[in-house]
Amino acid sequence: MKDTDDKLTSRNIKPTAMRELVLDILTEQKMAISLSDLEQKFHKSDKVTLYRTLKTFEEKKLIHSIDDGTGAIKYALCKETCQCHPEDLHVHFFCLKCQHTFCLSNIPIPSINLPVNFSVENINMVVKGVCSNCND
Amino acid sequence: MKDTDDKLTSRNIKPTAMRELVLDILTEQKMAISLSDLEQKFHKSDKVTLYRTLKTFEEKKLIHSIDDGTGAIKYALCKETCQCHPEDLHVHFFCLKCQHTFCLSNIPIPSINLPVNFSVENINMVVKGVCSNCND
DNA sequence: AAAGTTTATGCAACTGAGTTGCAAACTAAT
DNA sequence: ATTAGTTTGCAACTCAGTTGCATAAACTTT
Ligand SMILES: [Mn+2]
Ligand SMILES: [Mn+2]
Ligand SMILES: [Zn+2]
Ligand SMILES: [Zn+2]
Repeated sequence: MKDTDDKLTSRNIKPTAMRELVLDILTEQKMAISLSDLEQKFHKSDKVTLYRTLKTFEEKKLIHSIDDGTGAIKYALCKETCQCHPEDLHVHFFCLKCQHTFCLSNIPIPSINLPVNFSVENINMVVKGVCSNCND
Repeated sequence: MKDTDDKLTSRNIKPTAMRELVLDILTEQKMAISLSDLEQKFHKSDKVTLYRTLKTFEEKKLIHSIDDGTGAIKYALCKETCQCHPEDLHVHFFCLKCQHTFCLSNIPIPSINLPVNFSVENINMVVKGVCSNCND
């Protein structure tokens, strides 16, 4: 668990057993998962502990959250270098067939021209459609 | 209420008293409002009736819904000509100061290049920042 | 090592948005 | 007026997210 520990400590998160476990699960995922998805990956677990673990991870920018419109926030690992700044933002994709949410990590969010006197802090862009896996 | 009635019937919605009232409230709004916002504009009202009214309006494309990430879906009137097709989609703005959600009706959602074999049905783009009103 | 302090975990209980079922009220057509 | 279809109101429920509090575990200081 040396690697996992390092990832945690480098983000100023104390590496507890619980947190290592959660980080390992998140690392395995090819798609973003919700709190209840995460909960179901344990035989016995406490939702609140997992909830707070995710909150801590997000706060320390180890993961980022995605509101894909399904009603449950999804979470995915950030890149090593990610500081969750506007330049780290990318498009997310929700597949209407398999219901999975993906990070399109290499598709940056296009910049837009806002009306005068509007300032931007953050942008959420979720594309819904059918993923390559589900398109035959 | 002739005008209100016409708007309803032109979208194939039977003009009941309740629906006229809701449409009038929605028409007055400069920003998108949630179900509970709407509920609070009545002295006495039934949340479920308002809920179903909004659902009907949305289904008939009289209004569209916006998931701004606050946890409550917001609703705003569609343009007369709107068919809620991709070409009708526009950017939405959530002000972190006044907590209001606006339609940026004349800012279309920029098109993006998805990975191969991904197809698009819908795009949700919400910009968060400070609106002109709150920027002095 | 023991005592004290901080931090993490587990359990219970709650909030708030959204939703369903069903019966009463209403509307439109015969 | 009778009927059939639609809308409304009330109760009750689901489910994600959240808070409070007590215990457990991890560090700090002596
Ligand atoms: Mn992502
Ligand atoms: Mn809009
Ligand atoms: Zn898919
Ligand atoms: Zn504002």
